[in-house]
Amino acid sequence: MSPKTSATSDAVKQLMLDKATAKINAKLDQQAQKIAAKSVKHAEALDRLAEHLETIDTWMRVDRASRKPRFSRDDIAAAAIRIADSEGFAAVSMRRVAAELDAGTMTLYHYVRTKDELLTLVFDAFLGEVVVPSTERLPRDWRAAISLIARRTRDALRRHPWILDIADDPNIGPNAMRHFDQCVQSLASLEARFDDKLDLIMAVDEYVFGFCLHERNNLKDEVDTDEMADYITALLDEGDYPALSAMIADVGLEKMWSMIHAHVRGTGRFDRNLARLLAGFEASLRRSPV
Amino acid sequence: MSPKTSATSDAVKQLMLDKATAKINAKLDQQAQKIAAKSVKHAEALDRLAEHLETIDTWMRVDRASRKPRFSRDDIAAAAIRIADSEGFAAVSMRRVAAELDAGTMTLYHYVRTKDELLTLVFDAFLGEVVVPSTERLPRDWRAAISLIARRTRDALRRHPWILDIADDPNIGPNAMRHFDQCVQSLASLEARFDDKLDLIMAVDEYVFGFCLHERNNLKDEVDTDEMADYITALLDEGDYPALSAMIADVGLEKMWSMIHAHVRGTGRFDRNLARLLAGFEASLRRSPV
DNA sequence: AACTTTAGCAGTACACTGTACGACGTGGCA
DNA sequence: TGCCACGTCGTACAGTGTACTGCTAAAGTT
Repeated sequence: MSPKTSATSDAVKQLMLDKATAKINAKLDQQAQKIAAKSVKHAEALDRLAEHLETIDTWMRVDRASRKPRFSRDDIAAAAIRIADSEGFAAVSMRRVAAELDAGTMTLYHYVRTKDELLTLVFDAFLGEVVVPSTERLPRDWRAAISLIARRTRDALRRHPWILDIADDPNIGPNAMRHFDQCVQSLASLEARFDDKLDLIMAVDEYVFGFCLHERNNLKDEVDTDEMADYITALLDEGDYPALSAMIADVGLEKMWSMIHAHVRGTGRFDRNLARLLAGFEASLRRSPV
Repeated sequence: MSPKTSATSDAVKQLMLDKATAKINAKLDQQAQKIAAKSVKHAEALDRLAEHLETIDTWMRVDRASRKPRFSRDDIAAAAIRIADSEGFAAVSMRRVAAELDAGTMTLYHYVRTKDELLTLVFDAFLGEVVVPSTERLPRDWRAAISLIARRTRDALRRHPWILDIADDPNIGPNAMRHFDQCVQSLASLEARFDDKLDLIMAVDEYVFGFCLHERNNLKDEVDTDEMADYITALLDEGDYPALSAMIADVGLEKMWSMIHAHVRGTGRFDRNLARLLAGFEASLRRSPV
């Protein structure tokens, strides 16, 4: 699944965790003093600080050497992915995941603080599928390279469309990092300021996610063309749709509808528009050199 | 909220509904015969057909004139939006919405078949905020016009970020239609095939949604820069991040981190990258004329 | 080899969700 | 005036995330 998540050496993890813990503790003490002096309102700030610890703790938590755990966090993420793929995202409940692993429900909570944290792990595992494996080499040409990554992202999202339901993932996991790193690598052959490269990387990622979101929502069920045509006619009869009404008067509803239908489902759209986006960047960057 | 939703004349609605119902019924009868002859498996197909009726029924359902309902579907959508804005999307439960309207929970189910249908209404109401009001005129220049619409979409998504949690909206509501119509209007001054205009419209929409999704996720909480820097250092120490490691060796972690940080939060990014996308289209369309 | 400790595991319970079912009462038409 | 359809809503049920609380078995200590 995620190539190196568990390979992160425990020593480094522990070091990091200790360091962070110490730092947070210091701040907590500071805050605690103020709170003792002043009062209630600061409690929230204290919580926020604690949350910061959680953020890094999600990735840095170390398996204190003792009784051997039955599972790894990756196992759990993998189980969740398996369930989501085969039974839909709604089926991913703590109970269901636990059952998949032949464990008690509450056992999961020894590996994961909340369901959200589990989903964060799932998201990083997902990004593990996006990352170009080390057996494959990134193309030299930046357009080819970034297109390859974009296509991999799209394909992974098509395999696991429910990923788009995990909306909250501000966490930077190891695979997110690796993905970002590969994007930067991709642009090695592009002469541009780092700022502009960031623009490019983020715009491409955003386009891909938007595309897949749209695709997922519109390919859901094959709505019957007849009903739809009738329905749209009815809507248009209300007036107030000048452009579409004009167009239908011109080419006819059927033709227009089938054009749109074919277009949404067409296969070339992704690459075509991605190429246009990249061309736009190229032109813009040529105009403002390094 | 949605400028014309409720203005749709009941007569037309009823007509449409009757027509569709008759058509579906005919098909249902056909299917029923086959099922009588053959057997079970077709039941699913029957259900699917029934669903098609639901799809258009969501918008076409007519208020059979009788006792006056206390609410309109728009009222309910508005209540849901109010709650989501002030208490977060998770707070939008049927019970909470009903309470907001001083009604019993189950009362809602006389206006709406399921919670999903309610969310479909909410989404269309949202699109009502995106639609350019008739008091405002669309710019003549297609780039200005489509940019205006894109910016309105982004602003609406910033006002209601939780909209991105409503992932399933294959339904074409009145305001979705109006939005699409305005997009087509926007491109009046662009000489291109309809196919290409569709490419442009969809790509822009997808970019905007991707942008807002990304923005929402990354602006969530102000992660403490110190911890983050430490954490990233730890990750990078694991090796395997060639591009980033090299960059840090070059400019230093702090500098890089602050660049990225500033960049993600920078205000110009949206317009800058949108302009690049549009430029890419313009160049591509100039090359392949009408 | 016996003992202590404690981390991994899990059962129960609680507050919450969406919604199926059925009862109630009232407004509008005959 | 009577009727009854339709808007309203209370109850109930299966499901959710997770806090709390024990139990068990394995690792470490003597």
